[in-house]
Amino acid sequence: MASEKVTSSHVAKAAGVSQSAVSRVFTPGASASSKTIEKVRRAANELGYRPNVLARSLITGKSRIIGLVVAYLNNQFYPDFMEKLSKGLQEEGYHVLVMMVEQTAVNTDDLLEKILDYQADGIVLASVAMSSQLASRCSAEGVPVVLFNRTQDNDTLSSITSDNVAGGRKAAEHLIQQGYRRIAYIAGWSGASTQRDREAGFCEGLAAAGRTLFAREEGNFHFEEAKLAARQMFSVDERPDAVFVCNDHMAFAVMDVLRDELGLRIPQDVAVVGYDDVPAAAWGSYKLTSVRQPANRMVEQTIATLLTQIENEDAPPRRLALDGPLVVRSSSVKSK
Amino acid sequence: MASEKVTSSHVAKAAGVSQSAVSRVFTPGASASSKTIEKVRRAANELGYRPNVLARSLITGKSRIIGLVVAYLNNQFYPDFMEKLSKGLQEEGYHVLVMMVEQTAVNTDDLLEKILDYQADGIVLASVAMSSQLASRCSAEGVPVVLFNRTQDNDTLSSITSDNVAGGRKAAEHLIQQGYRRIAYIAGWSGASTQRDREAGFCEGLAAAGRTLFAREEGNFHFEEAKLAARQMFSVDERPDAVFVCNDHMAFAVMDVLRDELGLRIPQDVAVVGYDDVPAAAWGSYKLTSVRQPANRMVEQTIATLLTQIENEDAPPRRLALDGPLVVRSSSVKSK
DNA sequence: CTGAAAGCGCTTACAG
DNA sequence: CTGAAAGCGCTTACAG
Repeated sequence: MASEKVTSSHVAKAAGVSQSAVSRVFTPGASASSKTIEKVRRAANELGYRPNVLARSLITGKSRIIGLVVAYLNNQFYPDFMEKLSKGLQEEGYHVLVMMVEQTAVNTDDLLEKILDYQADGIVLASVAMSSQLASRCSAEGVPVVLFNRTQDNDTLSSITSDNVAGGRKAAEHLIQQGYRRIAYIAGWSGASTQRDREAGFCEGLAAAGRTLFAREEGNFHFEEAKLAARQMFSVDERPDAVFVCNDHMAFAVMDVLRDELGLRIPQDVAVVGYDDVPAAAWGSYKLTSVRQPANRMVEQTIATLLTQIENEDAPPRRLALDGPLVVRSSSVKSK
Repeated sequence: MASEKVTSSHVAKAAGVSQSAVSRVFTPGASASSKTIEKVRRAANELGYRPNVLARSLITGKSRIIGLVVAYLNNQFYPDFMEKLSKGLQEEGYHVLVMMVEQTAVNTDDLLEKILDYQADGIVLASVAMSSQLASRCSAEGVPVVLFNRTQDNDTLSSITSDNVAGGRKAAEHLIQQGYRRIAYIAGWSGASTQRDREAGFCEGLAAAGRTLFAREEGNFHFEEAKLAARQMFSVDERPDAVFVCNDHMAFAVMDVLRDELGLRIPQDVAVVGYDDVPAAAWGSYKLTSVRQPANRMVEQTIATLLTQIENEDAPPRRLALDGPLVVRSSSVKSK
C-alpha cells in the first residue's frame, strides 16, 4: 500500500537537478538560484516530498528533540507545565519526547538512556531525579539537562524552581498575621527538594515569630495519603487551627477531609494554605490561599537555559529560584 | 567538551571484531557466538556505547516513535490519558512525541506534518481533527492514525471512544428516574463528535420518556464559558431543576456557580450530572454523578489498534465505542 | 550557483 | 557464526 517513500533523489530527477541541489533548497541558509528553487519546489510539491528529519539529524548531529521526563500528572501543575513547555519549544523548532514515570521512581536512568538513544539535544526533568553517574554521561555527551521544580546537588545540572524557602516563609508569616496559633504542616515526599525547602522556609517564618510547628504529618504529594495525614492530624483533642500543605493537590484532599468528614469550617475552624496556585485553587469550592509558582517565567527560563547550553556547550549550568507571590483567598482569612 | 560519540566501529576495534558483529550483538534475533557477544558487551560497557536509534531507524524504516497530538490538558481526563498511553507504549518499546494544540485549533495539519517528518510509525489524535487531505497522506505513507475520544467521517481513520450516545441516554434516564422534571443541557464544542453524540443520546433518553430539553446553553468545553452558560441558564424565573453537562471539567464550573454565586443547593435545588468521571468527580467537594469513560480499556484499544496497523498495513481501520457505566453520586440523588 | 563524492551510524543480504 | 560491502536519506566540504 505505502507508495515508495519520496526522497530527495526522486525530486532531483523530476526537477532535472542534482540531489545536492534539492537538499540545498530545503536547507535554510544554503545557496541556490531562484530558478533551481522554483523547479525543486514544484517537483517536491507534486511528489509530496518532505525531508527525512532522521537522516538530517544523523549528519547534523542535532535531532531537535528535547526529552522530557515527568511524573505527578494528576497534579494539575504538571500538565499545565507540559503544555507551556511543549508550546514554547515548538516555537523554537524543537519537539518533545515524553517519558512518564512513577512519582518516586528510582530507576529513572533507564528511561533517560532511551532518551539519549534518540539523540535528544537536551533533557528536562520535571520533579524527577537523576543519578550522578548518568548526569556525567549527559555532560560528557554534551547533552544539557535542566531540572524543573527540583534541585539536586550536582554541579553539572541546571535547575529552575520557584523560591521555595521564601514561599514557605510567606505562608508562615501570613498565618501568623491572621492570628492563627496552632500551626501545622503536611509534608510532601521527603526526597524532594521542594518539600525540604518549603518546610524549611515555613519553619523559619514560624521561628521568626517565636513559634514552632504544632503538628506535622506526611502526605508524600499523594492525594489519598494526604487525606490520611489530615485524619491523623485532626483526630486529637487539641487540633491545629491552621495547616500549611506542601502543595495544592494535597491541600484539596485535606480540605475535603476537614469539611466533609470532620465537619470543620474553613477558615473559621481551620485555615488551609497550599503551594503552586493551580487553577483549581481559585475554584469556588476551594478558594485556597496558595503560594503561586511563576510557571510562565519558570518555563521561559527552562527553555532559555536549555537553548543556551545547546548552542554553547561551555555555557555554565544555571540555578534559578524565581519568586512567587502568596495569593490570599478565603481559605485562610476569617473576615473574607 | 563532548567526547567523541562512541560508535559501533569504535567498539568493534576495541573488541577485535567487525563492525557488523557489534551490530548483531545489539540486534535482537541476530546470531552471534557467545564468545563474540561477551567480547562486544565488555567493550561496549567500557566505552559507554549504545546504538544510535536514529541511524537504526533510517535503515529499518521503523522509528518506534508515536506522534501524539493533544489539546484540553486542563481537563484532567487528558493528562490521565496521556500518562496511560505513554506508559503503555513504553512497555511496547515505543515512545511518544507530543504536540500540544489549542482546543479548537484548525491548523493541526502543520503539526502533523512535523510528526511525519520525524518518521513516526503511528499517530494518535486526542480530541483533535485532521484534514481528509492529510489523512490520505498518512494512509499513503502507511502511517496509521487513531482518533481518541473523537470520531470523524473518514474511512481511513480508526477511532476509539466511549459509547457517547448510550452515555447520554443513561444520564437522561437517571435524572428522569430521580424525579427531575425541568431538565437542561450544557453543551461542549459543537465541532466535537463527543458533544453531538452525548447530546443526541441525552435527548433520545428524554424523548423515550416523553420529555424534551427544558433549556440549553453552550460551554464549549471551556471552564469560564461553562460558568457563563450556567449564569445565563439559571438567571430566569423558572429554573431547570437538573442539568446534564457535557463533561466533568465544565460540570465543576457549573457547580461552583450554582452553589457559590446563586446559593442553590445540589441536589435539592438542582441536580448536576457530568461525563468522564475524572478523579475530581469523586472529591468531597463535588461528589459529581458522571458517566465514566472506560479510560483503561480505551487506551488499551488505542494501542492495540495502532500496533496491529503498524504490523500489518492492510489491517482495516477500527471504530470502537466502549460502554461505560453511570457512576451515581450525591450531586443527583436527593436522598443520598 | 552547482554536481560528484564522501560520510553520518547503523542493518542486512551475501559469501565464506 | 563472521566480515566486507552496499545502502538507508540526507548534509556538506570540494572543485568547477
